[in-house]
Amino acid sequence: MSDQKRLFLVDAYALIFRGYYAFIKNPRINSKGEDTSAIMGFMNSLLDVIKRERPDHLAVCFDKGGSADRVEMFSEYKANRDATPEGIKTAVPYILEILKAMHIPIMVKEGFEADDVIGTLAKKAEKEGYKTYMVTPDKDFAQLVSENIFMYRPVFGGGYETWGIPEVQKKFEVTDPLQVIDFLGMMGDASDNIPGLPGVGEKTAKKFLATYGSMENLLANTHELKGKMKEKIEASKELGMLSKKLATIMLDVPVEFDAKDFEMSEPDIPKVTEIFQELEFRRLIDNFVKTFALENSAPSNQLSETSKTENTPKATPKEEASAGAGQFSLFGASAPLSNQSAPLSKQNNELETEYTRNTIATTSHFYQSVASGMATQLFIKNLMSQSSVCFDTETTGLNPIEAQLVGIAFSWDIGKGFYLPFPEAKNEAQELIEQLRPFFESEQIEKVGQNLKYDIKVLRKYNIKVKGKLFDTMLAHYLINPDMRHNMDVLAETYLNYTPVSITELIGKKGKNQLSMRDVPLEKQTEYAVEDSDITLQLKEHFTKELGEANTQKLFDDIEIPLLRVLADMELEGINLDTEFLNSLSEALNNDILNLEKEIYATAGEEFNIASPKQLGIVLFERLKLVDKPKKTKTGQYATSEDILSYLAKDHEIIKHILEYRGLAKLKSTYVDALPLQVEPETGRVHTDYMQTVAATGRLSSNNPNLQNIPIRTERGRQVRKAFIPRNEDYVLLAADYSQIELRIIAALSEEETMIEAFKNGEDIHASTASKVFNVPLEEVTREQRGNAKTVNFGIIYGVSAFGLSNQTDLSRGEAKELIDTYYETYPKLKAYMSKQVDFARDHGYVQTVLGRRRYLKDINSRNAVVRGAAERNAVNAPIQGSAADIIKIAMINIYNKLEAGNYKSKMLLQVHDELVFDIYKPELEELTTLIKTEMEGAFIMDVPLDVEVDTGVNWLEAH
DNA sequence: CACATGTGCAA
DNA sequence: TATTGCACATGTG
Repeated sequence: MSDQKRLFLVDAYALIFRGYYAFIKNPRINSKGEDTSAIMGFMNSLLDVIKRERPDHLAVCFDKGGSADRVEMFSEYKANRDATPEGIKTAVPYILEILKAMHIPIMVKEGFEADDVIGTLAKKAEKEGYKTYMVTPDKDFAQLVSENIFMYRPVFGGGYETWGIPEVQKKFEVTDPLQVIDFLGMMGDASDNIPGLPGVGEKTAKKFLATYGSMENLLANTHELKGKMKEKIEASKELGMLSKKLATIMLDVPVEFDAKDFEMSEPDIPKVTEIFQELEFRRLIDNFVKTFALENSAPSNQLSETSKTENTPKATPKEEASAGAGQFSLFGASAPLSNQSAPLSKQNNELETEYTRNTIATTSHFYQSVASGMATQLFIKNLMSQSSVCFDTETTGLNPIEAQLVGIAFSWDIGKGFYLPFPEAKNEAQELIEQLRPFFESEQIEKVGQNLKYDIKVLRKYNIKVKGKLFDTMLAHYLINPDMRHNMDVLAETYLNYTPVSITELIGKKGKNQLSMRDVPLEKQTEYAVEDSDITLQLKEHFTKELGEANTQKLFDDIEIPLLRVLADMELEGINLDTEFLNSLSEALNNDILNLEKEIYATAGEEFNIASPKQLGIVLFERLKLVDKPKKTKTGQYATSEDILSYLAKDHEIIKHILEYRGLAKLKSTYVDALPLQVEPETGRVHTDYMQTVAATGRLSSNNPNLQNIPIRTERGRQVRKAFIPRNEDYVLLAADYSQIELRIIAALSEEETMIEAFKNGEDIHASTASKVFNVPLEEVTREQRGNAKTVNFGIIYGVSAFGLSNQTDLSRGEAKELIDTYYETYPKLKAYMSKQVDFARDHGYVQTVLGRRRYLKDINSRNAVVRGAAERNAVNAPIQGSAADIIKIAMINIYNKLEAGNYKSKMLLQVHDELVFDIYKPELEELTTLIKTEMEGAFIMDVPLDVEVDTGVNWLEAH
């Protein structure tokens, strides 16, 4: 370790952007509605650097006014950047204020980028004998690295890595860091809009550097290149040199390095605390105070000469939670053991002496494997004495139907937990799980978990039914904020400020050499599995409070948790698929596709890939020149979507063929050929996976395969439905659909009598609407009028504009506007209701469904009209779509319970938003038809009756 | 092999 | 410049 003086130069905007985007899926919004993600992200990084390195010289560098020189060289420099996000613009003044209060020097130079300022300062400091660390994730800085200049890069997931000369050499495959400039010049940089050489990406650039060493040398030797590459690069020599210049960090910015300007001094702690308080950064205050309170006791220099990646979690809640708990006692003093019959101390001793070798205990937590028959019995005894236990199954894969148990982690006391490994032999595993049956089937013990549907499905395969109260942290968070993501890693980072061991770290990336959990050493399994259940338990404490605050406890207890069991059963049940039928369908489609292909190639005069939008666009609009001014997509390609091609279809036979080709190819690849591959060998059926926490409105979604988008609108497409068949000839499929549920909901919620009356009278609502808005008697409504009325009826639910409506119909903009205006005159309360929703959202920041399911709309007061408009449409749509989702969920739970209680053989199989599909045992048909219709229609009572259409058939198509 | 893009299926 | 989703083929590096 040298005592050379050290200077840290922080690239402010790079860290601010990085911080902002790190939170992009779960932005930090404080109670005033401000997005503080960027400030939080930046401050976390800065404090981290200070805490780790205790720098005595440090400055934070900002851009100002961009790089005048580069824009002069290349007018499009950074021109394709999106506007700086609102959340970043508002963050900068705060950050400046905080830095001032922290007494941290700030560097800016008008007309220069932070890169250039940092580069210049680093070189000057080097001359004065300083070691400089450039704190930035931006790889462009690698060009500046020297013996005394390093990059100090934040790593995703926490920690930093230092790049010196050896790291840069390795990373970029260069001998001299200066060659990084050539590298960037060759491959270009999309974010800075540096063009680079055409066709040259990372791989090619590295190859060129290895052979030619520099841009200049490459351009001087292009005769050695071959083919397309040669042509393209020879034509772009100027572009290459320009790109290199743009990528070069300038070292002649008019700034001076005077060491005393960069000295850090004691921060104004009260002032900083005050700002953090205003921003509602509670955890950051602790972190900040700790960082500076420890200043004097911390070692002064932590950087080693060689680079290393550290991944040490920051202060974790575990440390706090388990402080004082006995490190090597099996059960913490606080564990509720009152039901324990045997003396506690005796048990501890037995377990401790025999099994400490499988104990993973650090200063902060205590995780243990339970690895013998004796230990297991004692362990289970304790398990049974708990009132609430978190568990997490580890299995050989993600598919619960074929997955085998590798182990189960349990925890009931924060900071501690136990891991029960499972033997590989099936009968032995079954023996072990039998010992746990009393626990899982106990009605008294609450079970806590993250995504319990998975664990329940796995255990069901071992013939274990999980009973008792459930708490699923994923579902809890879904209700707390449905727009966010809910996987455990994100939740741990957001709520516990802790990054758990990632599964990838344990078993590798999926694909090539991914390990099975079974191959992971027991110690690692234990640490990973118990950490997850420990974290889940901690999250439960957080969410229990928040559920109460958000008033969604009832929704959680009465809807989402019961539904979880229903879905687990439906998924395990699966549905029978007639694969032979699909195979014959596939052959027929293939025939037609080949014929269309021939015709299209003949008309086009060449063969090309019709399924490639890129190639198709070029054939249609460059070769055949079908249109004067073809529309382009946002990336500059020709748009060839259905709505655009349809306009051209009447004039060009080839377009008709292309549209038909597209339709058939889609059908074949997405459904007819894909579905048979999804049949589980084990059951011979198709098992979709319902996602309960994906759709922001409260709907379910369906996965692997998606059974919620099986075609129905076209004759050819709807054939696919014939492949969904009953279990056997003793069964029929029954489909039960809510008729117009969303319109009924909006009618009821808005109290729009005209529409309510129409529903009460059992009218055809679209015809009824047409009759009113076009002012004709009901029986004289034309097909076209009804069609337009139907489009508006649906559009209203989504917040359609005149523009949107005219796009969807044959109406002009003017006609569309008139239709919408008349519509609102016909149904005035509908409009009032919509405005009321928007106002509510503005006042409260959220909207809610009939059951109180919330959706937060942070953009509802945005100054950006486009963004705000989208939020306003959500304010109208979310309560409607969400209430419909609530209602069918109630129906599902009630029907499931009745089917269970009545011991029916019939099963609920699928949910498609407003439809339920059942496999009905024929003798039960009559009884269940009534039961299903009654339960669905009675799931939620409003001023508008719900109407359910029930039909049966030998396949799904016939059941409609 | 991973990712972005364009397209299109459902309610 | 209409809501919520999922998945396919292509193209790229």
